[in-house]
Amino acid sequence: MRFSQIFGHTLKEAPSDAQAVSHQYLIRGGYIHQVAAGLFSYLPLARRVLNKIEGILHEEMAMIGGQEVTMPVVLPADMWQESGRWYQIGSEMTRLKDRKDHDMVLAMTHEEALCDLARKYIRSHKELPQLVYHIQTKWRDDPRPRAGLIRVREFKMKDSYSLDTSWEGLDKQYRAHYQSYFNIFNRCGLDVLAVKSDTGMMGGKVAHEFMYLTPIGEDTIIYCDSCGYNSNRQVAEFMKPEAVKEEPAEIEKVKTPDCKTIEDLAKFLSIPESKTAKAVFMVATIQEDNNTEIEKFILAILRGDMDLNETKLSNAVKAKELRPAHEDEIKAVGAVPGYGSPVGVKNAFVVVDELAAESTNLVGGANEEGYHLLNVNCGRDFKPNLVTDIAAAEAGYKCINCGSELKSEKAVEVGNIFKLGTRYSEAMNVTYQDENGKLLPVIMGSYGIGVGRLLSCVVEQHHDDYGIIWPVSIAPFHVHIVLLHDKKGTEAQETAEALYSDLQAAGIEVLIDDRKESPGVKFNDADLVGIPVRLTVGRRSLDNGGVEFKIRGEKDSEIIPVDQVVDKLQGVLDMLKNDIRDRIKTVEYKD
RNA sequence: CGGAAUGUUGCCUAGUGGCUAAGGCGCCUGCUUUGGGAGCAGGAAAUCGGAGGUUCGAGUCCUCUCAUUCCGACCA
Repeated sequence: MRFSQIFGHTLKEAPSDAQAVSHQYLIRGGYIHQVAAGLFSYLPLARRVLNKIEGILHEEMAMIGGQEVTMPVVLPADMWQESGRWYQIGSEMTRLKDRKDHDMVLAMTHEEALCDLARKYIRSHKELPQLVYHIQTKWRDDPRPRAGLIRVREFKMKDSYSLDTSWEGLDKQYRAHYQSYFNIFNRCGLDVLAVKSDTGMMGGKVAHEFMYLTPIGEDTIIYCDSCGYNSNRQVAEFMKPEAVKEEPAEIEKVKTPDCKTIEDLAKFLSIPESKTAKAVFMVATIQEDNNTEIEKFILAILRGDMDLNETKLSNAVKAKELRPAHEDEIKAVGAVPGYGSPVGVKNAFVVVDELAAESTNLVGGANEEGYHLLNVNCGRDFKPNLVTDIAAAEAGYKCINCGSELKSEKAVEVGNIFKLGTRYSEAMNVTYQDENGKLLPVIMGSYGIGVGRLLSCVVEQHHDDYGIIWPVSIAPFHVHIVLLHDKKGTEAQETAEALYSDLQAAGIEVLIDDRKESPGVKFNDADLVGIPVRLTVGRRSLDNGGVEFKIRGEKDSEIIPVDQVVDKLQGVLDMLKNDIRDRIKTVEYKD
């Protein structure tokens, strides 16, 4: 490819909207163009990178027995109604009508489409197990796209779906993906961590997320250095401190003016926050069996020094949605914001964190402006509807496994794997006949990787102050020839052009900067675009005996005689490819 | 959906209510130059996001609206 002919061009300055490094470099390098919030066009350079990534995805999927299919982006609504997600998912899913006034949806993911396919083609246990996948466009009308390609509305996803007759079979395919995903990310040069995660809108039982650690990430992971425990904060467990158990004392109302927060209250009464009870008012939307929805007022109680984990609470009460309660809703159950507790409250579903339930003589709200109650005891002074773990893990808490101090880190989710089980197959009647002729639901798994997000995370991990440094495995080109025109002769140009043909003939992907630009412009663009090897051909290099050979990201360069360039390049590219290959390791599966 | 910020040419920015909206980068033409974002000369490119309003006069003030970004809610 000739630089002079590439569709798109580099920019000296990034648009002021671009904040994330990957966003800036991808725009400045002429890789992507933003069309609207969360919508991007991919220009030829980016397309080449995507092709490389997709190539790796195809190879790794083939390795675990995946068969490629393609399912539509626009899907009839009825299959989403069958699975129930038509009703569960809100405005994130775009619904439309076709010319015949049929409800249609833009696919956010393809469980339903796959189930519909499977129930028409899978008949017998002899046809299982199966693994199918595609790399297909998803549309999710995300309320908050951000950071370039990190969080977008339209994106390509590699999604695979496993179909099995047994849970053991599912486990096998799940573990195969677990390893395969590490291989994929490693081959792309991205360091990831697999963490346990919530199953979210996918439903199902077990899930892992593959996380790239970066401060620009939106997820928080909690991990333990000493035993290796790690988890998305949404589901992270931790060892709770021993509850303080005293003889329950008489309940007593005390005046506590202007103590609307736990912090103020603890200060005012000169007690530790752990001696208080925190009340959090939420409203859960709960779907009943007959597809009707009800709103349930939830009163969550935690020990004062802990925070509520909304995902845990949401799962505990099986909520479809969970939101903070409005002030009038709080008052309607007889509680007072800032001075709330379950004591004397009616028509609230009280969920108490284990630790708060075990603790004695806590200070809780009196449900009266300016008053709290001393010596509140769960069970005696109020009856919990549910006692479970609803506390959010924090760095500094103790590891559930080994008791060491937990740490936390921000991360971007680049992939996920779900054990769906029969969540969809039962709803959509995806069955097979077993050896006895009995109809049984297929046991499913689903596995996703966001391709563009992966690309941008690689840029986040591999760049310097001048631009991108592509891992050779996904670089748009292997070699970038920088031709420096020489007024006094044509040798540089002839040499560069000859190299360009020779390298192409040798099967090396080469970009030649044949533009009539000054050396500075070309060097800066080469750094920005980030191709692994740069060959500079100019008067000076020729006088020194050849062409300048430089690996992107390394300081030093060397002069290589022209007739040795192809050999040298092949050696270096092999070396770079081996570095990538060396990253691939068998990982230990962690449940 | 809440909070905040910003919209001036392809990109970055300047622009006290007052003359024909200014500069840099980039782009086009010509000359010159070629090892780290060169120089000279000429040129094209803006209905100042949009709609109303205040005013003798609005890029500038007011109202509404749209868009984008950031923080939250949300999110596989």
